[in-house]
Amino acid sequence: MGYNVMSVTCPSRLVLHRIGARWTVFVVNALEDGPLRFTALVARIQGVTPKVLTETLRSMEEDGLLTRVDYGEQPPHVEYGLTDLGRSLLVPLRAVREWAESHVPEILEARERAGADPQPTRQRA
Amino acid sequence: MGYNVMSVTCPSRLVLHRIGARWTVFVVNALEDGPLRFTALVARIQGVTPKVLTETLRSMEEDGLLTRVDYGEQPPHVEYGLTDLGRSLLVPLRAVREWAESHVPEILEARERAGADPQPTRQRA
DNA sequence: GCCTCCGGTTACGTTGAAGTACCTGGTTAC
DNA sequence: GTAACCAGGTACTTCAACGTAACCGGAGGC
Repeated sequence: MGYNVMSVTCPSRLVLHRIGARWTVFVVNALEDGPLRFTALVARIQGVTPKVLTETLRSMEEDGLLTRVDYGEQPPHVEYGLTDLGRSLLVPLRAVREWAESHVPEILEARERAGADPQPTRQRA
Repeated sequence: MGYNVMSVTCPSRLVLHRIGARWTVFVVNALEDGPLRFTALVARIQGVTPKVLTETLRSMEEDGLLTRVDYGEQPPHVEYGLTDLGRSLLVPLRAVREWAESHVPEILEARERAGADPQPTRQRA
């Protein structure tokens, strides 16, 4: 009890804002099968730039969603893996990902229908 | 099969982008118990401005997530309600909301720990 | 006469997240 | 000697999303 995202002042807003950040969903889903190195993440999450990925990873580390393990080797070897907290977040975020992947046709159809109407036919009761 | 959010060109990216938009989570969750009027939405989702809410609602309508029913009365009477598609999205998005609300303490603690370290103690293996 | 109600719209300003392009350091392999 | 590897860092720019403030129209009530 006590936390409610509908309230402006509720700290859950901060949390929601972070997990709603552009690349969080991707990182969490990319790490579902275990830790990955930086380059592996860049390769897996197509379209993410090193800069943005670094920022995302730092934020998530700060929030305790993942751990950064530096093996101190040369060339560098660093692995990112989900914490227990991060793994618990994987559950809802995987569902979101799956929803997105499985409802593409419906959305695209709806968009086309809407776009086809110059004067959108909205419902009148 | 075929849709994969990790691919840059995959249309599921568009979908994910839309449902990841700032206020979509709020709107979907606000409408879980049935249709609401515009002002009711503004009141329920604290902090959202009319302008942004309108934009969000229009986008969601375009994507077939909700319906806008205008009763053509004076003063205006308009109701927004989830479609079947929107209701199916409610499932993962409610989970996200609940995750946010139930993990506030962990996140805040983690953030404090991270912020407390001027020189962040990252793991070294 | 004017205020309230509802569901917005419009013009404008701000900002923060994201993208682009280029750079670094130490080690091994050619 | 130089090229690749890995994990980034820096400087700069851009842009869409978000916020602010004011305004609208028509019906009904005081």
